[in-house]
Amino acid sequence: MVDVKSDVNKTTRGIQSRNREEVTARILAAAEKVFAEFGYAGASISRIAASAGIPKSNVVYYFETKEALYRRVVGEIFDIWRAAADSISEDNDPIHALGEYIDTKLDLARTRPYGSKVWANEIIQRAPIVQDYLEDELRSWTENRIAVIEAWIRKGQIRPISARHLLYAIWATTQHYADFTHQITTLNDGVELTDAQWGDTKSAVKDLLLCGVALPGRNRI
Amino acid sequence: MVDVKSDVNKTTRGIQSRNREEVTARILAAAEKVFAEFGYAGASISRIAASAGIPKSNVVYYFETKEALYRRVVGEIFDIWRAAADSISEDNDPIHALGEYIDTKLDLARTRPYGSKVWANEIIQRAPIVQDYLEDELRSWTENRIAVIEAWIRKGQIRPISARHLLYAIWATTQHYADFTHQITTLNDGVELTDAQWGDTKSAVKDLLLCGVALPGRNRI
DNA sequence: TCTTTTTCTGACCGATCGTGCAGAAATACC
DNA sequence: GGTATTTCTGCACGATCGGTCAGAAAAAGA
Repeated sequence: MVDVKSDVNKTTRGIQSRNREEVTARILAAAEKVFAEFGYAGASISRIAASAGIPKSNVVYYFETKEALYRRVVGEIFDIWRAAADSISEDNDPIHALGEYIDTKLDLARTRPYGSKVWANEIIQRAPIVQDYLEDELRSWTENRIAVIEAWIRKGQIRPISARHLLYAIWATTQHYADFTHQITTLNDGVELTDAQWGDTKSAVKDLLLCGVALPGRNRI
Repeated sequence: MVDVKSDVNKTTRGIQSRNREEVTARILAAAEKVFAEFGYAGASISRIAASAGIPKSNVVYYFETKEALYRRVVGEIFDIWRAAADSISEDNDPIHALGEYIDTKLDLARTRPYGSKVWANEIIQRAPIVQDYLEDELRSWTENRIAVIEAWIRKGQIRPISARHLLYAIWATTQHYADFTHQITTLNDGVELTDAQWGDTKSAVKDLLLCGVALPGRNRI
């Protein structure tokens, strides 16, 4: 993903390369938003360009095709989500690790809602563009996380729940607060959730989901 | 929604009216599928028509505009979901009622996945077409269900969880199995869930979600 | 300074979109 | 039978789409 030809770079990087990164980042941010709000088919290159404040041809210059730009957007959120699950490791305390994972994913739901929506749209439409991500990376990544949870179960650290469905439930609930933001806002009298309400959300989601995970008799989460 | 001019209908209904209903139903079914798979912008009338096996002009004849057809599709799934929550009533046993609600919504996730996807797409894109549904019907409907759950809490029948976030969690998890079918199938080695796996899903979702609802010391769900 | 490379942009192409419309075909009514 | 109404369909329209391309503008390299 990173530029390769930065061999003789001392301190200066040149006006061109700096501006290239700036423009590229602005296009990616605009594309993430427009793809989320209009779907792949409804997001026209000219609308993305207008949102980024540059001519349509310039977007094509940097990303060649609409599909290539789209893949970059989807890849970004995929990488971010993957990193968010670093806490799910066999050596960590299960309840604490899962709680951290839920917290991080809810933070991402608030800070990067557009990326989540793009992913949701892509999966709903049966991943016509990024099916290789699912088969090459998501599948093995998921199996690894399931193995960790099942190790916790074997060691008697959590209740013997279905690791796979627990993962799905965490994904579903956390991403719901990103993908269905508009519905949640409407049901909140049309105003966005406050900091305090996001705090309540974190507590409520962890309380609901982790109660079924923790061993009976343990302290509340 | 129902035809009004059926005044002198004895037994026969005429070839025209019967065929009108048949064609209308076939268009609606095709539209639900195409809107789900391509999004509102990506779903062209000609594709819907081809999927229904009739000319494009005939679709326009029955539904006037693409937007009107879309509203009919969204309205159908909205009504179905609303009826699925009939069990959430103050007189019913909470755990049993919520379990029934989860079961019914998971059944709908399996039998009507396209409708769920259309709804998800619409909300992700901030309800440009059906915002009035959200404000006029969904809002009051949701408040009523929250009131029932809070009544259960006041009577000491369930733990004092957040009724609103419990509802959101149920929506998120159940609809996840419809909207993200393709991801779940890919993670299931590319084959659709079997009857047994759907049964496991129901048990796992109810186990995870209702454990946080049931009073401590109660029997397992 | 002059050349080369990178960056940027407007004009344009063929395809597809939603929709309007005239008229054919089928059915209903008397 | 004939007339009226409903149902159906091919065609045409303006608009917008993704993408190409020639060439201007800017920066880099010498």
